[in-house]
Amino acid sequence: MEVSVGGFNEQLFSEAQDIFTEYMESNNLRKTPERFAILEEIYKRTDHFDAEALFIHMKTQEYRVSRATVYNTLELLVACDLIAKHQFGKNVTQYEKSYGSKQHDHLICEDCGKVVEFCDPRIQQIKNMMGEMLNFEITHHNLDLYGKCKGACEKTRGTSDN
Amino acid sequence: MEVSVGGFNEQLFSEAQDIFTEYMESNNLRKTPERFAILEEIYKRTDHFDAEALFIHMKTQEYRVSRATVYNTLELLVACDLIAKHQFGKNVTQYEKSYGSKQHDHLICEDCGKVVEFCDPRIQQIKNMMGEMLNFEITHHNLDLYGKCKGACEKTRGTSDN
DNA sequence: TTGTGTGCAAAAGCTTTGCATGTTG
DNA sequence: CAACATGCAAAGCTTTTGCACACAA
Repeated sequence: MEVSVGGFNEQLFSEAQDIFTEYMESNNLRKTPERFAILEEIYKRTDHFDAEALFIHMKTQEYRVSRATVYNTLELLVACDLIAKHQFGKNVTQYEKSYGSKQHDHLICEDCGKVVEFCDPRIQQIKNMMGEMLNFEITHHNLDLYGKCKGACEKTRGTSDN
Repeated sequence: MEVSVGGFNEQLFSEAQDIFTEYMESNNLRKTPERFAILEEIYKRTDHFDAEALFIHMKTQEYRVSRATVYNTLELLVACDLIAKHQFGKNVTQYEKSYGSKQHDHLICEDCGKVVEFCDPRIQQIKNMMGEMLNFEITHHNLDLYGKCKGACEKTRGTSDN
């Protein structure tokens, strides 16, 4: 239920691996095969996912990992900015890979769950201005627009979500 | 750990009550004392709160209610726009009363948990433009800026909220 | 009186934790 | 070989659900 583009980008994954490796080295973390397996699995995915879905998917992979390791590794990947963390109104944390994708925000259809990404430079302006005005050092942000997608959405309905 | 203003606004509460009443009537919902008690409790509060905190607080009130009723009523109040729902990065749903406050967004300090509110008209422009471009009917949004508050923050620490 | 709403407690879903075992550096 | 990471299962939290009872309309 996502607007996606393309599959596994080997180059991107390789660069992400380097970043992850460097991060682990400079933080004295162990470069375990589990951690790399999780990174790879994430880079095979296209869109948003949650920890449980990733765990389930990992079970079918060459290198199985436990739930605890999935959660642990997701945290590391967030810390080194290889993935971004979201909460689209529900109590499930969603992730998406962020390296190699330009900064973007989300438009979520409340009827069918579709997530569309968009960019707008005005966000950056707002961040700069508000950071200065309110004396904050702003590190990141989330802008989520909620609504109903006209057109395609009705077709997707009928399978009664919500 | 919030930037707040003032306490119980009788007038505002009374108007909110009317809106809630009208909502319940037009949806054939029962106007129970529990529902009004929850609305009142919310309008006594100044800032953001979660369901559990509200429930705990209600226990000391004249009209006790159960957790289930709290959750049920919060949903109704969101539906009629008397309160707004947020998730500031954690897996707890936070609410705040929204009637009588002008539309605003949030700046969250990752160190001390402080939440500052701000307004920026550019958000509205983005909503309008993106809705049109992507063929969505946008109903609401959340813009959360995360960062560290310079100055006041260090002083505020030590009492460890979060 | 009728059926919606409530209370209570149990269940469910996501995430974290504890501990024994494995493995990296 | 010592410390950190993993796996597993149990525990923790927030939220939802089921069922009997209460009460608004």
